[in-house]
Amino acid sequence: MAVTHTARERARAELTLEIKDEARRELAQVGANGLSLRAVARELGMVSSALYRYFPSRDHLLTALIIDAYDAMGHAVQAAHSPGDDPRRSWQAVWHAARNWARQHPHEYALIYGSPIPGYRAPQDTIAPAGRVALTLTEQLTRVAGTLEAEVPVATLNRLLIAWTQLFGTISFELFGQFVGSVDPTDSFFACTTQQMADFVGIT
Amino acid sequence: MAVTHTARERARAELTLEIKDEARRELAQVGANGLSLRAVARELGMVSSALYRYFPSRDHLLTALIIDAYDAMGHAVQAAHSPGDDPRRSWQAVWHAARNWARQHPHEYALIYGSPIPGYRAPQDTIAPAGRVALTLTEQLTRVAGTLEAEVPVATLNRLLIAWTQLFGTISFELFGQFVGSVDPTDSFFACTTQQMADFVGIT
DNA sequence: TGTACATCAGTGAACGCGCGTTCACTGATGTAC
DNA sequence: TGTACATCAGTGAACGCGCGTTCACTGATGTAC
Repeated sequence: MAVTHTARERARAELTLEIKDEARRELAQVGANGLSLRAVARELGMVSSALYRYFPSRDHLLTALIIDAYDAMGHAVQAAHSPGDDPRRSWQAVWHAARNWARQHPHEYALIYGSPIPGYRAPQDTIAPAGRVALTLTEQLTRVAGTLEAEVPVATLNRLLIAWTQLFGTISFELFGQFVGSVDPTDSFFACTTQQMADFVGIT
Repeated sequence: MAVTHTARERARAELTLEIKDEARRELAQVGANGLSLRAVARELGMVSSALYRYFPSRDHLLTALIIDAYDAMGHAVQAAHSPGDDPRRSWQAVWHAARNWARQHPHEYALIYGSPIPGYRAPQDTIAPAGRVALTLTEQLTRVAGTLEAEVPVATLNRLLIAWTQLFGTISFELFGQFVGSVDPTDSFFACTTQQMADFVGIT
Protein backbone atom coordinates (compact mmCIF):
# COMPACT_ATOMS: atom_id res chain seq x y z
CA MET A 1 0.00 0.00 0.00
CA ALA A 2 1.46 3.31 -1.06
CA VAL A 3 1.36 6.07 1.49
CA THR A 4 -1.22 8.66 0.51
CA HIS A 5 0.62 11.79 -0.50
CA THR A 6 -1.45 13.84 -2.89
CA ALA A 7 -4.19 16.07 -1.55
CA ARG A 8 -6.67 14.03 -3.54
CA GLU A 9 -5.60 10.80 -1.94
CA ARG A 10 -5.72 12.28 1.53
CA ALA A 11 -9.18 13.72 0.94
CA ARG A 12 -10.39 10.42 -0.43
CA ALA A 13 -9.12 8.45 2.54
CA GLU A 14 -10.67 10.91 4.96
CA LEU A 15 -14.04 10.99 3.27
CA THR A 16 -14.10 7.23 3.12
CA LEU A 17 -13.73 7.19 6.90
CA GLU A 18 -16.39 9.85 7.32
CA ILE A 19 -18.83 7.93 5.17
CA LYS A 20 -18.31 4.81 7.23
CA ASP A 21 -18.67 6.73 10.47
CA GLU A 22 -21.90 8.29 9.32
CA ALA A 23 -23.12 4.90 8.13
CA ARG A 24 -22.41 3.48 11.60
CA ARG A 25 -24.47 6.26 13.12
CA GLU A 26 -27.25 5.50 10.66
CA LEU A 27 -26.97 1.82 11.52
CA ALA A 28 -27.69 2.56 15.15
CA GLN A 29 -31.01 4.10 14.24
CA VAL A 30 -32.40 1.92 11.51
CA GLY A 31 -30.44 -1.32 11.53
CA ALA A 32 -28.59 -3.04 8.73
CA ASN A 33 -31.63 -3.48 6.51
CA GLY A 34 -32.62 0.13 6.80
CA LEU A 35 -29.16 1.46 6.04
CA SER A 36 -29.65 3.81 3.11
CA LEU A 37 -27.01 5.42 0.93
CA ARG A 38 -29.27 8.40 0.41
CA ALA A 39 -29.61 9.02 4.14
CA VAL A 40 -25.86 8.78 4.66
CA ALA A 41 -25.20 11.20 1.80
CA ARG A 42 -27.87 13.58 3.05
CA GLU A 43 -26.32 13.66 6.50
CA LEU A 44 -22.91 14.39 5.00
CA GLY A 45 -24.30 17.20 2.86
CA MET A 46 -23.55 15.38 -0.35
CA VAL A 47 -25.67 14.19 -3.19
CA SER A 48 -26.40 10.47 -3.08
CA SER A 49 -24.72 9.67 -6.37
CA ALA A 50 -21.43 11.04 -5.01
CA LEU A 51 -21.10 8.06 -2.70
CA TYR A 52 -20.61 5.85 -5.73
CA ARG A 53 -17.14 7.32 -6.07
CA TYR A 54 -16.32 5.62 -2.77
CA PHE A 55 -18.42 2.48 -2.64
CA PRO A 56 -19.70 0.80 -5.80
CA SER A 57 -22.96 -0.19 -4.09
CA ARG A 58 -24.84 -0.29 -0.82
CA ASP A 59 -23.72 -3.84 -0.20
CA HIS A 60 -20.07 -2.89 -0.54
CA LEU A 61 -20.54 -0.26 2.14
CA LEU A 62 -22.18 -2.84 4.37
CA THR A 63 -19.31 -5.21 3.76
CA ALA A 64 -16.83 -2.52 4.80
CA LEU A 65 -18.77 -1.95 8.03
CA ILE A 66 -18.82 -5.65 8.77
CA ILE A 67 -15.08 -6.00 8.25
CA ASP A 68 -14.44 -2.96 10.43
CA ALA A 69 -16.64 -4.41 13.17
CA TYR A 70 -14.82 -7.74 13.17
CA ASP A 71 -11.49 -5.95 13.30
CA ALA A 72 -12.56 -3.65 16.11
CA MET A 73 -13.89 -6.53 18.18
CA GLY A 74 -10.71 -8.48 17.47
CA HIS A 75 -8.49 -5.64 18.58
CA ALA A 76 -10.50 -5.02 21.73
CA VAL A 77 -10.11 -8.65 22.70
CA GLN A 78 -6.45 -8.76 21.77
CA ALA A 79 -5.65 -5.60 23.73
CA ALA A 80 -7.21 -7.06 26.87
CA HIS A 81 -4.81 -9.95 26.97
CA SER A 82 -1.37 -9.22 28.37
CA PRO A 83 0.69 -12.40 28.15
CA GLY A 84 2.50 -13.25 31.33
CA ASP A 85 -0.44 -12.21 33.46
CA ASP A 86 -2.14 -14.46 35.90
CA PRO A 87 -4.20 -16.88 33.72
CA ARG A 88 -7.42 -16.33 35.59
CA ARG A 89 -6.99 -12.58 35.41
CA SER A 90 -6.34 -12.80 31.69
CA TRP A 91 -9.41 -14.92 31.19
CA GLN A 92 -11.53 -12.39 33.00
CA ALA A 93 -9.98 -9.55 31.05
CA VAL A 94 -10.74 -11.16 27.71
CA TRP A 95 -14.32 -11.98 28.63
CA HIS A 96 -15.05 -8.52 29.91
CA ALA A 97 -13.35 -6.88 26.94
CA ALA A 98 -15.60 -8.77 24.55
CA ARG A 99 -18.70 -7.86 26.52
CA ASN A 100 -17.72 -4.23 26.90
CA TRP A 101 -17.01 -3.79 23.22
CA ALA A 102 -20.39 -5.32 22.43
CA ARG A 103 -22.19 -3.06 24.88
CA GLN A 104 -20.46 -0.01 23.49
CA HIS A 105 -21.21 -0.96 19.88
CA PRO A 106 -24.45 -2.89 20.08
CA HIS A 107 -25.44 -2.32 16.46
CA GLU A 108 -22.08 -3.33 15.08
CA TYR A 109 -22.23 -6.37 17.33
CA ALA A 110 -25.66 -7.21 15.93
CA LEU A 111 -24.24 -6.75 12.45
CA ILE A 112 -21.72 -9.52 12.94
CA TYR A 113 -23.26 -11.80 15.55
CA GLY A 114 -26.97 -11.17 15.05
CA SER A 115 -29.35 -12.76 12.62
CA PRO A 116 -28.14 -12.80 9.04
CA ILE A 117 -29.15 -9.87 6.86
CA PRO A 118 -31.65 -11.21 4.31
CA GLY A 119 -30.62 -10.55 0.76
CA TYR A 120 -27.04 -9.86 1.74
CA ARG A 121 -24.54 -12.50 0.79
CA ALA A 122 -21.30 -12.26 2.71
CA PRO A 123 -18.44 -11.98 0.25
CA GLN A 124 -15.14 -13.72 0.80
CA ASP A 125 -13.72 -10.52 2.26
CA THR A 126 -15.70 -10.87 5.46
CA ILE A 127 -14.77 -14.46 6.12
CA ALA A 128 -11.13 -13.80 6.92
CA PRO A 129 -11.80 -11.13 9.58
CA ALA A 130 -14.54 -13.28 11.08
CA GLY A 131 -12.20 -16.20 11.39
CA ARG A 132 -9.52 -13.92 12.80
CA VAL A 133 -11.69 -12.92 15.75
CA ALA A 134 -12.64 -16.51 16.43
CA LEU A 135 -9.03 -17.58 16.15
CA THR A 136 -7.70 -14.76 18.28
CA LEU A 137 -10.18 -15.59 20.95
CA THR A 138 -9.72 -19.32 20.98
CA GLU A 139 -5.96 -18.94 20.72
CA GLN A 140 -5.94 -16.68 23.71
CA LEU A 141 -8.33 -18.82 25.64
CA THR A 142 -6.18 -21.81 24.79
CA ARG A 143 -3.01 -20.11 25.92
CA VAL A 144 -4.70 -18.86 29.05
CA ALA A 145 -5.92 -22.35 29.72
CA GLY A 146 -2.29 -23.25 30.19
CA THR A 147 -1.97 -25.73 27.39
CA LEU A 148 0.77 -25.08 24.90
CA GLU A 149 -0.05 -24.95 21.20
CA ALA A 150 -0.36 -28.02 19.03
CA GLU A 151 -0.84 -30.41 21.88
CA VAL A 152 -4.29 -29.43 23.07
CA PRO A 153 -6.25 -32.56 23.81
CA VAL A 154 -9.59 -32.88 22.01
CA ALA A 155 -11.54 -32.79 25.25
CA THR A 156 -10.00 -29.46 26.23
CA LEU A 157 -10.58 -28.02 22.81
CA ASN A 158 -14.20 -29.01 23.06
CA ARG A 159 -14.53 -27.28 26.39
CA LEU A 160 -12.92 -24.17 24.94
CA LEU A 161 -15.41 -24.17 22.11
CA ILE A 162 -18.22 -24.45 24.61
CA ALA A 163 -16.79 -21.52 26.56
CA TRP A 164 -16.49 -19.53 23.34
CA THR A 165 -20.14 -20.20 22.54
CA GLN A 166 -21.12 -19.37 26.09
CA LEU A 167 -19.37 -16.01 25.91
CA PHE A 168 -21.24 -14.87 22.82
CA GLY A 169 -24.46 -16.55 23.88
CA THR A 170 -24.47 -14.55 27.08
CA ILE A 171 -23.62 -11.29 25.33
CA SER A 172 -26.31 -11.86 22.70
CA PHE A 173 -28.96 -12.70 25.27
CA GLU A 174 -28.10 -9.54 27.16
CA LEU A 175 -28.02 -7.26 24.12
CA PHE A 176 -31.01 -8.77 22.39
CA GLY A 177 -33.18 -8.46 25.44
CA GLN A 178 -33.72 -12.07 26.50
CA PHE A 179 -32.62 -11.41 30.04
CA VAL A 180 -35.10 -8.59 30.61
CA GLY A 181 -37.22 -9.50 33.58
CA SER A 182 -35.36 -12.65 34.54
CA VAL A 183 -31.62 -12.02 34.84
CA ASP A 184 -31.39 -8.43 35.99
CA PRO A 185 -28.92 -6.86 36.51
CA THR A 186 -26.69 -8.79 34.17
CA ASP A 187 -23.33 -7.66 35.54
CA SER A 188 -23.16 -10.15 38.35
CA PHE A 189 -24.46 -12.97 36.21
CA PHE A 190 -21.82 -12.29 33.60
CA ALA A 191 -19.06 -12.19 36.19
CA CYS A 192 -20.30 -15.42 37.67
CA THR A 193 -20.45 -17.08 34.26
CA THR A 194 -16.90 -15.96 33.55
CA GLN A 195 -15.68 -17.71 36.68
CA GLN A 196 -17.72 -20.84 36.11
CA MET A 197 -16.37 -21.15 32.60
CA ALA A 198 -12.83 -20.60 33.81
CA ASP A 199 -13.32 -23.54 36.14
CA PHE A 200 -15.01 -25.48 33.37
CA VAL A 201 -12.02 -25.30 31.04
CA GLY A 202 -9.69 -26.01 33.94
CA ILE A 203 -7.93 -22.71 34.55
CA THR A 204 -5.91 -22.86 37.72
CA MET B 1 -64.07 -17.02 23.67
CA ALA B 2 -67.23 -17.88 21.80
CA VAL B 3 -67.05 -20.78 19.42
CA THR B 4 -67.13 -19.54 15.82
CA HIS B 5 -70.46 -20.55 14.37
CA THR B 6 -71.45 -18.22 11.57
CA ALA B 7 -69.95 -18.69 8.11
CA ARG B 8 -68.45 -15.24 8.43
CA GLU B 9 -66.68 -16.08 11.65
CA ARG B 10 -65.32 -19.32 10.24
CA ALA B 11 -64.09 -17.61 7.10
CA ARG B 12 -62.46 -14.88 9.14
CA ALA B 13 -60.63 -17.34 11.39
CA GLU B 14 -59.42 -19.33 8.41
CA LEU B 15 -58.20 -16.34 6.46
CA THR B 16 -56.41 -15.02 9.51
CA LEU B 17 -54.47 -18.28 9.64
CA GLU B 18 -53.78 -18.16 5.92
CA ILE B 19 -52.47 -14.63 6.15
CA LYS B 20 -50.10 -15.59 8.94
CA ASP B 21 -48.94 -18.68 7.04
CA GLU B 22 -48.24 -16.64 3.94
CA ALA B 23 -46.46 -14.04 6.07
CA ARG B 24 -44.24 -16.78 7.51
CA ARG B 25 -43.37 -17.89 4.00
CA GLU B 26 -42.59 -14.28 3.10
CA LEU B 27 -40.50 -13.99 6.24
CA ALA B 28 -38.29 -16.83 5.10
CA GLN B 29 -37.39 -14.97 1.95
CA VAL B 30 -36.97 -11.38 3.02
CA GLY B 31 -36.68 -11.36 6.79
CA ALA B 32 -38.65 -9.42 9.36
CA ASN B 33 -37.72 -6.00 8.03
CA GLY B 34 -38.66 -6.88 4.51
CA LEU B 35 -42.02 -8.34 5.45
CA SER B 36 -44.52 -6.44 3.34
CA LEU B 37 -48.29 -6.43 3.60
CA ARG B 38 -48.55 -5.84 -0.11
CA ALA B 39 -46.49 -8.92 -0.93
CA VAL B 40 -48.55 -11.08 1.41
CA ALA B 41 -51.79 -9.81 -0.09
CA ARG B 42 -50.49 -10.28 -3.61
CA GLU B 43 -49.57 -13.88 -2.90
CA LEU B 44 -53.04 -14.52 -1.49
CA GLY B 45 -54.70 -12.98 -4.51
CA MET B 46 -56.14 -10.14 -2.48
CA VAL B 47 -55.80 -6.42 -2.65
CA SER B 48 -53.45 -5.01 -0.02
CA SER B 49 -56.05 -2.89 1.69
CA ALA B 50 -58.12 -6.00 2.42
CA LEU B 51 -55.55 -7.13 5.00
CA TYR B 52 -56.53 -4.21 7.17
CA ARG B 53 -59.74 -6.05 7.97
CA TYR B 54 -57.55 -8.65 9.73
CA PHE B 55 -54.58 -6.75 11.08
CA PRO B 56 -54.70 -3.04 11.80
CA SER B 57 -51.09 -2.55 10.70
CA ARG B 58 -47.93 -4.28 9.57
CA ASP B 59 -46.59 -4.25 13.12
CA HIS B 60 -49.66 -6.01 14.45
CA LEU B 61 -49.10 -8.80 11.95
CA LEU B 62 -45.46 -9.04 13.05
CA THR B 63 -46.56 -9.19 16.66
CA ALA B 64 -48.89 -12.08 15.85
CA LEU B 65 -46.04 -13.95 14.17
CA ILE B 66 -43.77 -13.38 17.15
CA ILE B 67 -46.35 -14.66 19.60
CA ASP B 68 -46.99 -17.71 17.42
CA ALA B 69 -43.27 -18.42 17.24
CA TYR B 70 -42.83 -18.28 21.00
CA ASP B 71 -45.81 -20.55 21.46
CA ALA B 72 -44.60 -23.05 18.86
CA MET B 73 -41.14 -23.20 20.38
CA GLY B 74 -42.67 -23.56 23.83
CA HIS B 75 -44.86 -26.44 22.77
CA ALA B 76 -42.03 -28.21 20.98
CA VAL B 77 -39.95 -28.08 24.14
CA GLN B 78 -42.83 -29.08 26.38
CA ALA B 79 -43.74 -32.04 24.21
CA ALA B 80 -40.22 -33.39 24.38
CA HIS B 81 -40.31 -33.77 28.11
CA SER B 82 -42.09 -36.78 29.46
CA PRO B 83 -42.02 -36.65 33.25
CA GLY B 84 -40.95 -39.87 34.87
CA ASP B 85 -38.31 -40.49 32.26
CA ASP B 86 -34.66 -40.95 32.99
CA PRO B 87 -33.39 -37.42 33.85
CA ARG B 88 -30.48 -37.55 31.45
CA ARG B 89 -32.71 -38.77 28.65
CA SER B 90 -35.16 -35.98 29.36
CA TRP B 91 -32.40 -33.42 29.34
CA GLN B 92 -31.22 -34.65 25.98
CA ALA B 93 -34.76 -34.69 24.63
CA VAL B 94 -35.40 -31.09 25.63
CA TRP B 95 -32.12 -29.83 24.19
CA HIS B 96 -32.60 -31.59 20.90
CA ALA B 97 -36.23 -30.51 20.68
CA ALA B 98 -35.21 -26.89 20.99
CA ARG B 99 -32.50 -27.26 18.37
CA ASN B 100 -34.72 -29.16 15.98
CA TRP B 101 -37.52 -26.64 16.16
CA ALA B 102 -35.02 -23.88 15.49
CA ARG B 103 -33.52 -25.70 12.51
CA GLN B 104 -36.96 -26.35 11.09
CA HIS B 105 -38.08 -22.75 11.55
CA PRO B 106 -34.90 -20.73 11.24
CA HIS B 107 -36.64 -17.49 10.33
CA GLU B 108 -39.12 -17.68 13.13
CA TYR B 109 -36.25 -18.49 15.45
CA ALA B 110 -34.40 -15.42 14.21
CA LEU B 111 -37.56 -13.42 14.77
CA ILE B 112 -37.58 -14.18 18.47
CA TYR B 113 -33.94 -14.87 19.34
CA GLY B 114 -32.11 -12.84 16.72
CA SER B 115 -31.17 -9.19 16.71
CA PRO B 116 -34.01 -6.87 17.57
CA ILE B 117 -36.05 -5.49 14.66
CA PRO B 118 -35.23 -1.79 14.41
CA GLY B 119 -38.27 0.40 14.59
CA TYR B 120 -40.38 -2.35 16.06
CA ARG B 121 -41.31 -1.98 19.70
CA ALA B 122 -42.42 -5.21 21.31
CA PRO B 123 -45.86 -4.67 22.81
CA GLN B 124 -46.87 -6.18 26.12
CA ASP B 125 -48.52 -9.07 24.28
CA THR B 126 -45.19 -10.61 23.32
CA ILE B 127 -43.68 -10.49 26.78
CA ALA B 128 -45.90 -13.12 28.30
CA PRO B 129 -45.22 -15.80 25.64
CA ALA B 130 -41.51 -15.02 25.76
CA GLY B 131 -41.44 -15.51 29.49
CA ARG B 132 -43.49 -18.67 29.13
CA VAL B 133 -40.83 -20.33 26.96
CA ALA B 134 -38.06 -19.30 29.31
CA LEU B 135 -40.06 -20.50 32.27
CA THR B 136 -41.07 -23.78 30.67
CA LEU B 137 -37.49 -24.49 29.82
CA THR B 138 -35.94 -23.57 33.13
CA GLU B 139 -38.74 -25.31 35.00
CA GLN B 140 -38.14 -28.48 33.06
CA LEU B 141 -34.41 -28.21 33.35
CA THR B 142 -34.84 -27.65 37.05
CA ARG B 143 -37.09 -30.66 37.46
CA VAL B 144 -34.79 -32.76 35.35
CA ALA B 145 -31.88 -31.62 37.44
CA GLY B 146 -33.55 -33.54 40.23
CA THR B 147 -34.11 -30.66 42.58
CA LEU B 148 -37.65 -30.19 43.76
CA GLU B 149 -39.30 -26.81 43.34
CA ALA B 150 -38.87 -23.96 45.76
CA GLU B 151 -35.72 -25.32 47.29
CA VAL B 152 -33.30 -24.87 44.42
CA PRO B 153 -30.05 -23.52 45.82
CA VAL B 154 -28.77 -20.32 44.20
CA ALA B 155 -25.66 -22.02 42.86
CA THR B 156 -27.73 -24.61 41.00
CA LEU B 157 -30.04 -21.97 39.64
CA ASN B 158 -27.05 -20.09 38.33
CA ARG B 159 -25.77 -23.18 36.60
CA LEU B 160 -29.17 -23.75 35.06
CA LEU B 161 -29.19 -20.21 33.74
CA ILE B 162 -25.78 -20.80 32.23
CA ALA B 163 -27.01 -23.99 30.61
CA TRP B 164 -30.05 -22.14 29.28
CA THR B 165 -27.81 -19.49 27.74
CA GLN B 166 -25.53 -22.18 26.36
CA LEU B 167 -28.42 -23.91 24.65
CA PHE B 168 -29.53 -20.83 22.75
CA GLY B 169 -26.00 -19.60 22.22
CA THR B 170 -25.12 -22.82 20.46
CA ILE B 171 -28.29 -22.82 18.36
CA SER B 172 -27.78 -19.19 17.36
CA PHE B 173 -24.14 -19.75 16.43
CA GLU B 174 -25.17 -22.67 14.27
CA LEU B 175 -28.09 -20.94 12.59
CA PHE B 176 -26.40 -17.60 12.15
CA GLY B 177 -23.37 -19.14 10.54
CA GLN B 178 -20.63 -18.61 13.11
CA PHE B 179 -19.64 -22.25 13.08
CA VAL B 180 -19.07 -22.38 9.33
CA GLY B 181 -15.54 -23.48 8.72
CA SER B 182 -14.65 -24.18 12.33
CA VAL B 183 -17.23 -26.47 13.97
CA ASP B 184 -18.48 -28.61 11.12
CA PRO B 185 -20.56 -30.72 11.26
CA THR B 186 -22.41 -29.30 14.22
CA ASP B 187 -24.37 -32.41 15.19
CA SER B 188 -21.64 -34.03 17.21
CA PHE B 189 -20.64 -30.76 18.85
CA PHE B 190 -24.20 -30.13 19.91
CA ALA B 191 -24.55 -33.63 21.33
CA CYS B 192 -21.30 -33.24 23.19
CA THR B 193 -22.36 -29.86 24.57
CA THR B 194 -25.63 -31.36 25.74
CA GLN B 195 -23.77 -33.97 27.77
CA GLN B 196 -21.23 -31.55 29.15
CA MET B 197 -23.99 -29.24 30.31
CA ALA B 198 -25.87 -32.13 31.87
CA ASP B 199 -22.76 -32.88 33.89
CA PHE B 200 -22.31 -29.20 34.61
CA VAL B 201 -25.69 -28.82 36.28
CA GLY B 202 -25.20 -32.09 38.08
CA ILE B 203 -27.59 -34.48 36.40
CA THR B 204 -27.03 -38.01 37.55
C1' DT C 1 -90.80 -18.33 6.16
C1' DG C 2 -90.11 -13.64 4.30
C1' DT C 3 -88.78 -9.05 4.32
C1' DA C 4 -85.99 -4.63 5.84
C1' DC C 5 -82.06 -3.17 7.72
C1' DA C 6 -77.34 -3.46 9.71
C1' DT C 7 -72.91 -5.37 9.49
C1' DC C 8 -68.81 -6.32 7.46
C1' DA C 9 -65.29 -8.40 3.72
C1' DG C 10 -63.11 -7.13 -0.14
C1' DT C 11 -62.24 -3.57 -4.18
C1' DG C 12 -59.66 -0.16 -6.65
C1' DA C 13 -57.84 4.23 -6.90
C1' DA C 14 -55.09 7.44 -4.76
C1' DC C 15 -51.71 9.85 -1.34
C1' DG C 16 -47.01 10.73 -0.33
C1' DC C 17 -42.88 8.67 0.51
C1' DG C 18 -37.96 6.92 0.10
C1' DC C 19 -35.06 3.94 -2.13
C1' DG C 20 -30.65 2.25 -5.38
C1' DT C 21 -28.59 3.28 -9.37
C1' DT C 22 -27.32 5.60 -13.98
C1' DC C 23 -25.66 9.33 -16.72
C1' DA C 24 -24.02 13.45 -18.93
C1' DC C 25 -22.06 17.42 -16.95
C1' DT C 26 -18.64 20.91 -14.48
C1' DG C 27 -14.81 22.22 -12.32
C1' DA C 28 -10.95 21.34 -9.52
C1' DT C 29 -6.58 18.62 -8.79
C1' DG C 30 -2.58 16.17 -10.63
C1' DT C 31 1.00 14.97 -14.33
C1' DA C 32 4.24 15.38 -18.23
C1' DC C 33 6.86 18.18 -20.84
C1' DT D 1 8.27 27.71 -13.53
C1' DG D 2 4.50 27.51 -16.96
C1' DT D 3 1.44 25.43 -20.02
C1' DA D 4 -1.67 21.47 -22.12
C1' DC D 5 -3.89 17.57 -21.15
C1' DA D 6 -5.73 13.70 -18.29
C1' DT D 7 -7.85 12.25 -14.19
C1' DC D 8 -11.29 12.21 -11.05
C1' DA D 9 -14.76 14.20 -7.22
C1' DG D 10 -19.05 15.92 -6.89
C1' DT D 11 -23.67 17.69 -9.19
C1' DG D 12 -28.44 17.39 -10.45
C1' DA D 13 -31.90 15.34 -12.95
C1' DA D 14 -34.04 11.26 -14.07
C1' DC D 15 -35.48 6.06 -14.19
C1' DG D 16 -38.40 2.68 -12.25
C1' DC D 17 -39.59 0.65 -8.22
C1' DG D 18 -42.23 -0.87 -3.92
C1' DC D 19 -43.98 0.45 0.27
C1' DG D 20 -47.94 1.48 4.29
C1' DT D 21 -52.09 3.43 4.77
C1' DT D 22 -56.70 5.86 3.74
C1' DC D 23 -61.16 6.15 1.73
C1' DA D 24 -65.53 5.91 -0.61
C1' DC D 25 -67.63 2.08 -2.80
C1' DT D 26 -70.18 -2.66 -3.74
C1' DG D 27 -72.12 -6.67 -2.69
C1' DA D 28 -72.65 -10.54 0.17
C1' DT D 29 -73.77 -12.39 4.89
C1' DG D 30 -76.26 -12.03 9.26
C1' DT D 31 -80.16 -10.35 12.42
C1' DA D 32 -84.70 -8.79 14.10
C1' DC D 33 -89.27 -8.71 13.43
